[in-house]
Amino acid sequence: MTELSTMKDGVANQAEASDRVLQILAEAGRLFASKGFEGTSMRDIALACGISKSLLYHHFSNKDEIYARVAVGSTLELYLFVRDRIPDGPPSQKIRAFMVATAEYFRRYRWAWIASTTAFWNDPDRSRHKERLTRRDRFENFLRGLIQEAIDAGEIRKVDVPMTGRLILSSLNWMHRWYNPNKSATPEQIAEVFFDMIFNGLRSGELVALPSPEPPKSGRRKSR
Amino acid sequence: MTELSTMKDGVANQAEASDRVLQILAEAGRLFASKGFEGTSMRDIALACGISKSLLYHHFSNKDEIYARVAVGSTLELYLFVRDRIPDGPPSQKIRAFMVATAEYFRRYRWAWIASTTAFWNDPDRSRHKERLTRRDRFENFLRGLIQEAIDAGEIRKVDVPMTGRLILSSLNWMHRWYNPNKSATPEQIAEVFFDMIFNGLRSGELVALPSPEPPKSGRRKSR
DNA sequence: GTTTTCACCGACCGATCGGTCAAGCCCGGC
DNA sequence: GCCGGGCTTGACCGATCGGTCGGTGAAAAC
Repeated sequence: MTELSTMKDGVANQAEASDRVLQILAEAGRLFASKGFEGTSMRDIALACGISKSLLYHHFSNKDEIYARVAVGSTLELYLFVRDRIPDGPPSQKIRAFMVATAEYFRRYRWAWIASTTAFWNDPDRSRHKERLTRRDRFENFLRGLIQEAIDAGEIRKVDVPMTGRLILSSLNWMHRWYNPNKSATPEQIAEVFFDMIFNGLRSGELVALPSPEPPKSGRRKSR
Repeated sequence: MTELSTMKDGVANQAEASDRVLQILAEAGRLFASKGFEGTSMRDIALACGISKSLLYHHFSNKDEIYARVAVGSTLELYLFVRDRIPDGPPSQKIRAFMVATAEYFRRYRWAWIASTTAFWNDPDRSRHKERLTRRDRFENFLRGLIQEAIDAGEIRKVDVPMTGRLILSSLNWMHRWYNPNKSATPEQIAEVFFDMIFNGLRSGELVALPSPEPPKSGRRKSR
């Protein structure tokens, strides 16, 4: 099993890569993340690395390959990374561990993560990302499995499983838009807070047993 | 007060604009949303509109202005749009209305919304978006005010207000990444579901504290 | 009837894009 | 000595970028 062996400078899973290649991947990831795929030129990457543009083509066949290495490196092992951090125990705690582990992955490979998640959606040629999509589905299905498990165990109420998964992933995936590594808490701590809010709810303690998924008063709707 | 008067083809707040300008804004918004700002050329926009590239420069001074009109149109009135849909009543219901109204705005101006939220983050020159940032802050502060109100009213527990706001906005802002207008429920319905999950929590209903006459269900009891 | 205005277009500009190529540079093995 | 091969380079390519220009034709204004 792949052991997530070589992780350096935030570039994951680039086992047999030379230092120069790792440098290129790190700089390219940072640039893709901040300026987007189309907004980043090969000259930008070369300049950031302090090398000539030609050298990029010595190590990579084209721009797409650089992006692919960056993106694949960031999502390749996310599923394995998270799965290996799910402890035995109550399903709700597995969900909590899922969120914390995902946040940890985000913290470690932040630039590559952002690059792959942002560039992907602006790319009209989605077929290029098929492998990435497959992994993403596996990751999301894994979470849905945990949620179903928690429902079956009676730990959480009978909510819509895909929607619950989307809510949880939203809280994690949107982090890169506001997370400031200098100011905020760690991503892991943030994930803990979000888990608490989603699992226990915001409502103050007096809760009655309420199996109905509907909000209390559906009335009042100001039309204008 | 601005009345959100002219909204056509999903292009908001373009009052005195001609049909052609509205067409350009609509097509540009759609293209920016799907291919990003850098990935969309002026030729692309002209082709999508069935006009010459020169005509774009007759109606707009440059590419940035087209983007600005698209982005400003989508966020200009978000705050007012949502504020006007907050009913009187319990603060928790105000938060619910906030989420539903934001979702409605997303549904109406989907392309412009996506274009402005995605292109913005890939733009190294953030100063261009200062006005947009100001509005975004006002919008977020408005939500935080509602949350604080709900805490003061005892409706929700003493959570971290900024973090709670981020969780709520995450659930709404991430929607454009997975929402499929042909398959899923309406954004408003999704917002209702998310509100229910966040407000009531996922945990199956057990009494916590409070002098409730009901006998606690035997068995499983989780602290926290 | 003439002039002004305005939506609109094709041709074109310099700059930059992704990508190529032939030729060094450097260094260990002979 | 000098020879090969991996790392590195600058000059260069065709295509496309955002943007400009002079002009056209028809309606509005005079």
